[in-house]
Amino acid sequence: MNLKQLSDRLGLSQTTVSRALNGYPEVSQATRERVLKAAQQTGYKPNKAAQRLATGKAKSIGLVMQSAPEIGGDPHFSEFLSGLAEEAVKHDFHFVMAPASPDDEVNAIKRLIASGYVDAIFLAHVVDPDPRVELLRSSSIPYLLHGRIMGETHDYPYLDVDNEGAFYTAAKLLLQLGHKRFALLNGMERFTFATRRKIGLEKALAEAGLSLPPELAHHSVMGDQAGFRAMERFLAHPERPTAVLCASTALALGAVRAINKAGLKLGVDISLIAHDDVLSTLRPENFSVPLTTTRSSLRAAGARIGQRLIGTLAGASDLPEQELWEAELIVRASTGPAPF
Amino acid sequence: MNLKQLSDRLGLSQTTVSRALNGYPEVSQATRERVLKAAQQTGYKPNKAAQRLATGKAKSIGLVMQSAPEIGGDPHFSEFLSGLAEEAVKHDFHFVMAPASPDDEVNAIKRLIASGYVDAIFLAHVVDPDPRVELLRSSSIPYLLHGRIMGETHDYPYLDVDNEGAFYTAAKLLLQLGHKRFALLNGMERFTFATRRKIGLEKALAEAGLSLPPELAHHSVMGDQAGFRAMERFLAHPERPTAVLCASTALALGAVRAINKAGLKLGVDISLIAHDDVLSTLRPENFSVPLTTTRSSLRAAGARIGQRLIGTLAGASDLPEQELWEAELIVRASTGPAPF
DNA sequence: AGAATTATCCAAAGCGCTTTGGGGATCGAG
DNA sequence: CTCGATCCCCAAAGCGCTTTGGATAATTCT
Repeated sequence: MNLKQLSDRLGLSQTTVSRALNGYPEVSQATRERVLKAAQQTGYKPNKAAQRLATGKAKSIGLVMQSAPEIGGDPHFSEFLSGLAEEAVKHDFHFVMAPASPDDEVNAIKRLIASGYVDAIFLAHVVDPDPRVELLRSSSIPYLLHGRIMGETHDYPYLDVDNEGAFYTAAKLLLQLGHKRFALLNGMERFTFATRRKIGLEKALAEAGLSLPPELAHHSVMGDQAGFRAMERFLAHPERPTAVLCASTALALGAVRAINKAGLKLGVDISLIAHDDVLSTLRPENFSVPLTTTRSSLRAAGARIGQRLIGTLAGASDLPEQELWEAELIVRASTGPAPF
Repeated sequence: MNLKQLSDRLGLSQTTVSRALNGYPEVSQATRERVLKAAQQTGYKPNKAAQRLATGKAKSIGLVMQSAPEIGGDPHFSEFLSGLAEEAVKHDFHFVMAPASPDDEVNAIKRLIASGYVDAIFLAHVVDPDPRVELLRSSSIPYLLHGRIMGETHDYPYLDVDNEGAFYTAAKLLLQLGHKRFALLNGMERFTFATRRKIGLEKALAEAGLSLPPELAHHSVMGDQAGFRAMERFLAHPERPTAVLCASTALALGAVRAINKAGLKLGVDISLIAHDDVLSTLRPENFSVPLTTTRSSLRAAGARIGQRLIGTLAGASDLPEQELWEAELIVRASTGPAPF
């Protein structure tokens, strides 16, 4: 069933039917109701491709999804997506996800923009320098980053968590508790969120006249297996760290297991603070020793990004261009005074 | 840059340029190269909405994603998606995800079909009865289910894991080890995969003259928190179970924590077999006591579904309509002889 | 009552692409 | 030299929708 068939059946022109459906005023109340009813009965749904072609709008936001055999599913990603979806469903938006191999992302974005399928683009996993940001900046499609490239000034719209501040604060707490030997269990080094967290830690350490030995800084995907292995290595270090900062509760999961396995007591022999993205399936308060965390909901970030993107497309002008969210430090049992 | 501009610039007609670009034979080698080069230089990418409108093909597969404030991110979902993406990227396909509140899914699918944005539809989280399946069956768009509705005969294309068989086999193993008191930590009851797993367990129990007390069967979302709480309740049961089947490693995570907290030894005091979807961030072999599992890769299922869907659209006829994958029973340390 | 609005509706153009149905050269064959 | 093939290429229609620019009939104003 298309517009033509529907209008034929009603004995009206396509113009009128289209207007009735889209709430334009140039149509009488009576016909409008008749049209609406017929659309309902016949189950008419407009063809979005045609709509998009005619209006230039698609009610959809695009994102490219990295795909490679070695890249598995990421719970952080789906958590974020659920937030984005929450907002999208309210406004009848949808997403188009273009999978791309990591070395072809720029092209994937280009295709996405040119495709005419999307009104706006969302970008995550920011690196530095990031050619994707350059591309977006020079094209005319609305976009929004989750994260920032490095540096102080930013001439692009973003929503980011103050990762540096979060880890700075966390490290400060640990320093106050008397810790001197730190380790870092971080996400992939190329991502700026990881870099910033490292900087936050190093800054706090430097202020205390300390530093982070390279062999006690680990970078990897944020899964429990990586956390386990890295922590085992940390524990075998001649100067075993007593305080560790951890970029994700997923990493912490493995790390805690390694700590237990070594017969150490979390919060006593060794303190740990993890960043908590509030993954719905992995809550830090449920660990056998509840985890002290820096918290910032990924889902909320997704929802907010959806809100801003959709708002911008609708012409809202009261939306901030750039937002930096502070993470919340929540002290639980995994942190305690430094041993001896 | 659109086709018209490109062809003007080349002094050719849109027809010729289009044909050159799409590899039709009615164009000389020389012009073809000239066109290709110009397209390259100008960065011309065809407008997909227009292409879709003209051809009826979109190189995209659609899926609806349940969205509600109380639904968080699901690592199973993103694991599956990564498999789907792996296949999609090979063929330059993309997805469109339509978020929908749980009570509006049928409509969301209708819109998706009518939208003209997608060539095929993928459906997961099958329930019984499932109105979405009815809808798909009666519409003419290609589709594929991950899972099945209940019953023996199925007149729709699907890929499913033999959930009943998996839990039957798992229960058999436990029975052989002498266990008599079972518990079940399952996914949401409305999903058929959960129902089937329960049936598998009950069948094995019945064959041994045993049964599953209702209070020892727990249904919920598959996260660690739910696993922890349910297991705590199980352990408080007057007839504490010695064997538990668990629908996910995420649930097992919480369950194991409850077991440890109670001072029980996994694989000695209590045995546990979990279904392993091979979540990349949560491997059963890395648990402090490695988990015995029934394994079936969600990612592989995603890839296979992508393969079949894309293959079908390309006209391949050598693809099976229905596939049932056996899960692999992998014995590790979380299972042992029944105590006393 | 005649003019000026106002309320409804329609025909047709256009979004960017593919595809049908030719049409003019070029070339070897008769 | 002419005729049918063979190559290349083009004009125009059509995909399903929105939107511009009227047209017609019904109201209101003076």
